[in-house]
Amino acid sequence: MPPPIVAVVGPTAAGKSELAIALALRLGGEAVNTDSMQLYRGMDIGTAKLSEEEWQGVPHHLLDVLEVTEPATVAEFQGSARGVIEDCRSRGVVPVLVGGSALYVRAVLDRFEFPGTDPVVRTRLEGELAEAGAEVLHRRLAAVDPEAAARIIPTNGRRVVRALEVVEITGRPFSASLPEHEFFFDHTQLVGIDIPRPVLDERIAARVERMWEAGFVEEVRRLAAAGLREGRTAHRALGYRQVLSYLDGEIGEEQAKQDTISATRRFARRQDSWFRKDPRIGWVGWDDPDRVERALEMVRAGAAGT
RNA sequence: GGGCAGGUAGCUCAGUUGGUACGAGCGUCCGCCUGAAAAGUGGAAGGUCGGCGGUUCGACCCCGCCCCUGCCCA
Repeated sequence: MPPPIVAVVGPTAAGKSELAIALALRLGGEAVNTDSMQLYRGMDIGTAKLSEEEWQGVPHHLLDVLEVTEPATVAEFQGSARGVIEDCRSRGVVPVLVGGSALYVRAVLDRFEFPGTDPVVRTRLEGELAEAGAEVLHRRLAAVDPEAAARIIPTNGRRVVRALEVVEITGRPFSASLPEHEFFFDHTQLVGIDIPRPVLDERIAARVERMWEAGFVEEVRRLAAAGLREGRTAHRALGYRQVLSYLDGEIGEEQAKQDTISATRRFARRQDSWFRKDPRIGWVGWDDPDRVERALEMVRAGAAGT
């Protein structure tokens, strides 16, 4: 039987990284990042990336693999993460995925298939979106793929564009809904950190304060010089976007900090509602003194069961 | 003690020269989500319109008194 796969999920600032390290130490595992922004080299303070000392000897994968000027994409991530997982298992090591990018986690662990993409088609459609507006494109989608159109709200330009792109390059309809909750690999266990929102809100505010004290603004300034603004994805990261706007003189520094806190809270709620829907997740209390043991139990039971 | 401004959704504020609050943004809650996902997007619930009394067929909008907040004068 291959080693189990463990994935620690939950909203940001709930304590995922620490729990993952503890689990990896107990299981003889290695950490696999599933956070879309920790993929970026240099984005350390704002993404609350663990330092190597904090790894406690646990090897980490998929950190610092992109430059801020490069786009991150789920489909590519799916491929590299699955590669890392298979490599770990072939060495008898337990991969412990850790990160709050829900779509990334699902893309890796579930039967998720991405149709292709075509930069030329995409660029053209985005241009049309900017000019004609989402409703016009949605009407066009309704003509070529009524089912997808019915599932996509006409005002969501982003989704309409992707649907049109897929139909155009594959000649097949776009499945505009998420797949079933079915694991791609055997012996997978999802561990979620359960934390009340008021507690989470406080932790987020405290963490953002700490980021500022740790020199977050300087980090963003440095990355800006390295081309952060040019990238497609990295500059939209929580905090980075707000600090860039401060550096550009659009808002004050205190405002940037407050905006970062509220944006992070909103994000945490979205993450939470996303994970809550997944019935396979086993939850452990954020402050449960036995959370590591409980998680280990789930892993053992899960590994034996499936 | 006197004057001025203001007290409308959890917060910041619109609003009707009297006819059932048309509110907005933020927040909260719920939902969607397949190559930007720390992104994008839909919806819902919240208001005795500071209190009491009066005028009126009818007041959040008019009158009186009171309470609270801010500024000014003494």
